[in-house]
Amino acid sequence: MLLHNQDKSTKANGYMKDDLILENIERYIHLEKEEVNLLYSLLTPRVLKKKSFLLRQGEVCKTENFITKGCLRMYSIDESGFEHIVMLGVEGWWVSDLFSFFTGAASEYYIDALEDTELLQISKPDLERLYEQVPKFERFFRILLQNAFVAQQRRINQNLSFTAEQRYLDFIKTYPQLEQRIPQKQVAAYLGFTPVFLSMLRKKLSQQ
Amino acid sequence: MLLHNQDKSTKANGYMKDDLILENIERYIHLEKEEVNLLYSLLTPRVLKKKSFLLRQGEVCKTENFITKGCLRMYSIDESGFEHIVMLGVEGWWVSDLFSFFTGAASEYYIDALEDTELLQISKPDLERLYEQVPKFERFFRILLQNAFVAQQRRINQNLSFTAEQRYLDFIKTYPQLEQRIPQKQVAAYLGFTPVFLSMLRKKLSQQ
DNA sequence: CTAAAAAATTAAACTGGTTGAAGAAATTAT
DNA sequence: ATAATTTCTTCAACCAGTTTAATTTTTTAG
Repeated sequence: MLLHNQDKSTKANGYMKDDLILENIERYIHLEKEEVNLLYSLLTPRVLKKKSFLLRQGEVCKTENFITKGCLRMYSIDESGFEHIVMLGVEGWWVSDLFSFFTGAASEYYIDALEDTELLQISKPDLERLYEQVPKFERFFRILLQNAFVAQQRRINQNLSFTAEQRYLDFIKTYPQLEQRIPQKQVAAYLGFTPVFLSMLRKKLSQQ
Repeated sequence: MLLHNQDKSTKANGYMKDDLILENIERYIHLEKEEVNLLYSLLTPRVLKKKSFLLRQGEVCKTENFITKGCLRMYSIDESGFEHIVMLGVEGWWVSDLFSFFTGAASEYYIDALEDTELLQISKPDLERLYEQVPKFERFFRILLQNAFVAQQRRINQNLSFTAEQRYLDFIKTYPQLEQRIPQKQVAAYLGFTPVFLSMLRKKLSQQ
């Protein structure tokens, strides 16, 4: 589901937030001081108010986005106007439409904020500069993609082999904090059934 | 769905098969002669008879597998004994359980051959050796994973927002050759409904 | 603090896709 | 070729999850 393991995202001194991205990167590759400086010089901070859009269908996704605070969803809207969440992310996760980002094609998706959110953004030219100057970052993003790929594969398998009830139970077990933070209708839009059905499910589960 | 774009996979002289992997790699990175030799020295050819297994649930996936001929499926078996296909691959595609491969954990999946199949395999230590000696391969596999990630995301979105009929129509449009090669029940196991329902669907579609 | 909007609940009718069972067709093995 | 096995089709009963709509609860904005 998400692009990265979640993590304690605050610290007594309040500085942690800035270090979150570094902490995540340094799990997989070691960076020298100048490399860190280069990285920071290529990242642009951005604040996104709840309900505002980072990307709309038809636009090109110009950045990869690392969440330092808050929560984003990437979703599509079907023929009947229903929303389906393809990707959810909180602090420590990368969210963007990689297809649009890499090919320059118009996106099929919307990305908006479910909470007031803070991001670090990197553009495609800057990312390519980063790959050239510090090839280790190829490794980092390869590993990130590996993890994301595996997480998606797990979701595909569960969508194929689990009932709605099993998927919901797995969701609250796997992402207990997230279930508290986002509205139920978003959980339903992620799991692939209606909010009405989720409400019935919860009632049934609370009874026995 | 699949790890790579399909491609003309045969050639008059019959030599093409050996070059298929090189052709695919050189779409994204350029290799010197010695680098090609190193690559080939780390790849092990393997032949797999139809219906035989490359991986079983509970085993560790020891190799990444590039298909030079034939067709593989990776699938799970649910509580009720039904098979669900998480991944399909033909010539030119990589198929393996990346989670098990990278973490060394027992796999939840089976991989077997839907046709007599020929592979090129690389083990984890050899892949790491390759990354060390030719860092460009980090780039190649990052790009491969990007494409695979995007393809999976598309599948997730379609599973959420399309009806069974729409998914089937998209499948035969996107993978027309594959629909001819594999039994209908495998198509159903990939799309997420029963063979009986697929049969009904096809009848209905052929009538109007 | 209050009004308005959004989200959640409930219930009943409904439908897309499943189940089980039986026969026909195609594929595989000898 | 022939038998055995696997796959595909057909049909009818069935069920997991949807739909619509009305009511309540929670959240948001001023």
